[in-house]
Amino acid sequence: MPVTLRDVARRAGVSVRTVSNVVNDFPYVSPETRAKVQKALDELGYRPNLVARNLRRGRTGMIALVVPELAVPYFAELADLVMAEAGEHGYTTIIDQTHGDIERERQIIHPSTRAMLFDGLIFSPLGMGEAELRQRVKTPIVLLGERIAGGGFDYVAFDNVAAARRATEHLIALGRRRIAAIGAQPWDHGETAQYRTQGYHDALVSAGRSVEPDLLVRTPHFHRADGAAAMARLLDLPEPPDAVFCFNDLLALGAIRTLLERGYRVPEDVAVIGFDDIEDGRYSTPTLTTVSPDKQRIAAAAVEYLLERLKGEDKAPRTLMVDFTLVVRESTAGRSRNDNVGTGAPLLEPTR
Amino acid sequence: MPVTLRDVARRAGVSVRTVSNVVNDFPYVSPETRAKVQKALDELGYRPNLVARNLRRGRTGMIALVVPELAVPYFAELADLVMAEAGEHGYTTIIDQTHGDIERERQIIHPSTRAMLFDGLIFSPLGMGEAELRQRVKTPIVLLGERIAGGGFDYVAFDNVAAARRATEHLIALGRRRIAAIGAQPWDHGETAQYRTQGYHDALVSAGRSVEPDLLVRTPHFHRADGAAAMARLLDLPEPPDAVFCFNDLLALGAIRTLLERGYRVPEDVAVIGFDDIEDGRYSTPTLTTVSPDKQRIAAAAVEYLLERLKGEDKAPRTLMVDFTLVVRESTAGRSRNDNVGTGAPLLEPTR
DNA sequence: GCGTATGGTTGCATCGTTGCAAGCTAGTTG
DNA sequence: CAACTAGCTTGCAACGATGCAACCATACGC
Repeated sequence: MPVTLRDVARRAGVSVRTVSNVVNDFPYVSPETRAKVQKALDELGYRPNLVARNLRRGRTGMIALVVPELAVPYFAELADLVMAEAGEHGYTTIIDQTHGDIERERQIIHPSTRAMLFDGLIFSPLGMGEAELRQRVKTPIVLLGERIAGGGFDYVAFDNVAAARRATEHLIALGRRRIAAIGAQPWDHGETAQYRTQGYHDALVSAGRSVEPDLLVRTPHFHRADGAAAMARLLDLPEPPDAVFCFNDLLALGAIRTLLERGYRVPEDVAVIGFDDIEDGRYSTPTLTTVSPDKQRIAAAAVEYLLERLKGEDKAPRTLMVDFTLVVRESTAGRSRNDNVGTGAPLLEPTR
Repeated sequence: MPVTLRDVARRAGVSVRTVSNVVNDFPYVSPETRAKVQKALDELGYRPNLVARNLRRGRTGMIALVVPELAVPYFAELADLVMAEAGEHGYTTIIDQTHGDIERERQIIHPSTRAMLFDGLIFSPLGMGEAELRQRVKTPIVLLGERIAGGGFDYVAFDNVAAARRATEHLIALGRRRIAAIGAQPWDHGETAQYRTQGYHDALVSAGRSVEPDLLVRTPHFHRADGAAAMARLLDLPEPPDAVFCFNDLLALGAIRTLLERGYRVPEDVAVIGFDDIEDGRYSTPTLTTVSPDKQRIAAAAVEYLLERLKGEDKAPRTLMVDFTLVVRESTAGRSRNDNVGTGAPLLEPTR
């Protein structure tokens, strides 16, 4: 049923090879032949069979983007950007979700099933260590947004410790005394939480503050529900915090919900800062102060690095540290200082 | 470099075909041979080349899910569900975004490029009419969440008119006098907005209300920014509304932002209802009353219908109308009536 | 006029897999 | 004991495209 090169060749009265030459813009084809073949192509409505082409060429033209969860806005926004970027270079992106499950991560990485379907991998790892990754993965790979120091792979990341530190310092600068953090996690849930915890810790220590274990709350995930629950626990302390650094925006939005629900004012009673700069935070009430990584740059660099590897360039592994920005909004600065709410425009915009 | 059937065959001392038989669990293979081959398979770490297999079998094992925008939570959540469902049946899902651009829709549908890569299509059309679709698309296709009446394709939808009507009636039942609607769109932006407009209209007329053109606001997209801007326009009217039906949750969240920013209370001064039941609305302040379609069912049915078509079953086109629910939360009911905030649990749960 | 460069076209093999149908062996049946 | 069956294994062709290298003209230089 589908039209093949052979069909076109027969119709145009030339060889299969010549039709292929026309389709692929091979230079040495006479104008007449080209016209004749083109006519046949159009009349029959020929479309190349990409599967066959891929088999012959030994590549698939597809890359995989592996993220924890698409329903988390940060990753949806990132996926959007990566797909656009890859598309510009003629690549199709397949998205895979791990749902934070290490077993699922292993499964996706494992070249057993569809892993053979793509030429390369952009991976936002949660649980899997670098050593294991190196051992298992055979296709080129770029790691996203996690590590501080690079290893055997290309990394596109930002300095999580510095960013977390910057966020905490912002709360200190506001004069807050009891600064909590929400989102700590055990090591096997990924390194992101570790680094953010460390940045939080560093900032407090540098400011000569004590670090209270009670004020550092672990959460199973980074969802709104986790933030809400964690905040409830903090408020039940004998001495609740007056500021909270949440390890992502969803946690922060959940925390704010709990605060408002219990009659606390944000930021007057408790200031809240998030991480990721998702769109929600620009329209929530109060709008959300947050650390904003340069997502566009992350996506572009990740695709660029990967495609270079796919071309076979054998450079040493690179690490790109992307910029981040502190975007101050109502959840720490309050209404009074903010006239352009809802626009997402930052009021103060320091840091790097 | 990769291990092929031939490599395994050589090592096991059998024919290529026999190895293939083992890999595919062909019944007539002697236990000894099977063991011998399996050993070679394991030792060499054979992984089937899916591209070659697909070429031979004449299918790709991939389906495409075409949505307007992944960064819109509703579609991210839906994509999540569709991918999971398709995965269960051994299919890989490729997500494509149209960004509301009809040209882009055409391009994706067009079998020129990667359209040949997948066996079928789940399509949430915005601008493209059914006639055009029928003409262009050759692979099996299931349409999502749009039309009220089916045509030549399988549809999985819910009754947009009825749902919009139900939402509007809720506002009427609350005793609101001036009920606005945000999200109307010209026809070429898709039919969803038309049907929701109609439901809104029907409800007002049935209640003996007049329909004021000023209270129906058009928006270019369905984003938070559009909702915020539209709400601002409504508030600038000589007689602002006391209730707003937004055609999706993002619009509603944007509208609420504007209301609160201007000092209105929600729902006391203005009640707001949305559409889609995205997670944001469960944690916003106030939490968002919304029409909740059964997304899980939509995803499951869409995949099921598509796979049946792929199996070659030649049934008449079907239309499945999925249930929807009105989830009443604070943005219309207020705090007083709501004790289980943040849980997403509906207070009142009528309708179908 | 002969060797050679150049442009234009082609046949053949191949990518890794599976469909088809035949071949082989051993066991069953009349 | 011949004929057949069932179980097991295999070679060949094909899916639809492209890499390779040969091939045929024509035109050019000497």
